[in-house]
Amino acid sequence: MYKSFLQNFNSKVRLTEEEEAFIKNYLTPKKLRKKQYLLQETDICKFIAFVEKGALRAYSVDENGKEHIIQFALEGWTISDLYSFLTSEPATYNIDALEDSELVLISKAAHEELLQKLPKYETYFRIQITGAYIAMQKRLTSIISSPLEERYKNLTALYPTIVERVPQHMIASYMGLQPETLSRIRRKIAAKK
Amino acid sequence: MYKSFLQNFNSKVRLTEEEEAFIKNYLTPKKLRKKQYLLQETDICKFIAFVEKGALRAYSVDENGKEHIIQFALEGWTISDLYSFLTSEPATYNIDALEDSELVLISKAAHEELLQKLPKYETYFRIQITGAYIAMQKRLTSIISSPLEERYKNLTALYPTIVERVPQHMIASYMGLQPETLSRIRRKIAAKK
DNA sequence: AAAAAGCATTGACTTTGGTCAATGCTTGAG
DNA sequence: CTCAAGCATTGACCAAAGTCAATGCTTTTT
Repeated sequence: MYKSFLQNFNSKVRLTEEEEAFIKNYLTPKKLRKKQYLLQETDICKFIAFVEKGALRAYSVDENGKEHIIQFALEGWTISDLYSFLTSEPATYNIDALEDSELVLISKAAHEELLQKLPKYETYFRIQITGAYIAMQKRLTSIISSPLEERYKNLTALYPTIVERVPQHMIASYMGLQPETLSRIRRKIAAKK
Repeated sequence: MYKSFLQNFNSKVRLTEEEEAFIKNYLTPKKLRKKQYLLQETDICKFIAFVEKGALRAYSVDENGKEHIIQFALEGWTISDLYSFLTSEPATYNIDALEDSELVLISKAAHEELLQKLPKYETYFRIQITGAYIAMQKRLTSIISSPLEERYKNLTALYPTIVERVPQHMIASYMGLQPETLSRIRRKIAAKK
């Protein structure tokens, strides 16, 4: 239990056995069926979720009812509505499972206590969020500066697993496109080979 | 000296006088003239810069020589090429001054020593980067899910100072648009009032 | 096994943003 | 003070992405 989470933690900040045992007290396992919600808009986000197994997405819904995916999380990734989590304001994102999934949840209380009591947890969190920041900055840069074709190639190069496992119309949504447009871009790329 | 930086720090993590004095040893002041570079692509980014006064931008340049602004930093904000800073790989962004500016630099060595020696620094950094992450996520969400008009209104509502102080074609670049397009959007908004 | 739902693709057409060129205004350097 | 450069705006035209509708697969559900 928590194997993948602890492995991820140790790869960033080395823990002793006692520390591992200590942390386990603050973790909660959770299983989700495909299509099940982990978080719904207007709920208050009470956890950070680490994906042990499976796949999730975070998305917002606009006035026209259209979904816009802002993040995927596969094995080894973390997902949450951080703003809601930290401020206790209602969430602006929905999070649900794209496949049957196994998660490790860190509740808000657990998060705060761990920050207090285990400096290594703060270090782990800092490293995680810094990595997430850099990854998102790259995504943003690619959006404002690369042509669509590049962006799609980039995405498949960087996250081949996501492109394989996730339906194409969700990839389109993640890129801010209509499914038809992505389909046409793929055709164009295929034609060039 | 360092007044605004220390004030910002204290607002997030309260420091004693001794701690303040201690931190000052790790800081370097720097003045930049308008248009001067703080960092050029292919350099290795050796610092995090806190803006005491003035305005800067970070941008990338594409194959066609076009600039794409990925961040502005006014008073109280922090700017850097974090990826380059943390990995010592060549920077992918340029950073220069939009106005005469006064900065506080934290070198890589200083950053690492402060993380080691002063737990409050790690806390400060964690809070900063978390805030930056959330802000960027909002920007990203707005890009993939809102129509242009909304995005511009949002930007002026959220960062009126930036829109006032920065030339319009740079705002366009920040939004991933041509200057002409932004001009037309502004006209459209103005017409509705 | 049959029916239904979800998905990717394609075509025709519309809308939106980009490109190119010109104008007039403001700012800054010499 | 003058001239050049930078900037915002507009118009005419072009290219790219969105919309709507239809088709044929595949996957789920019953």
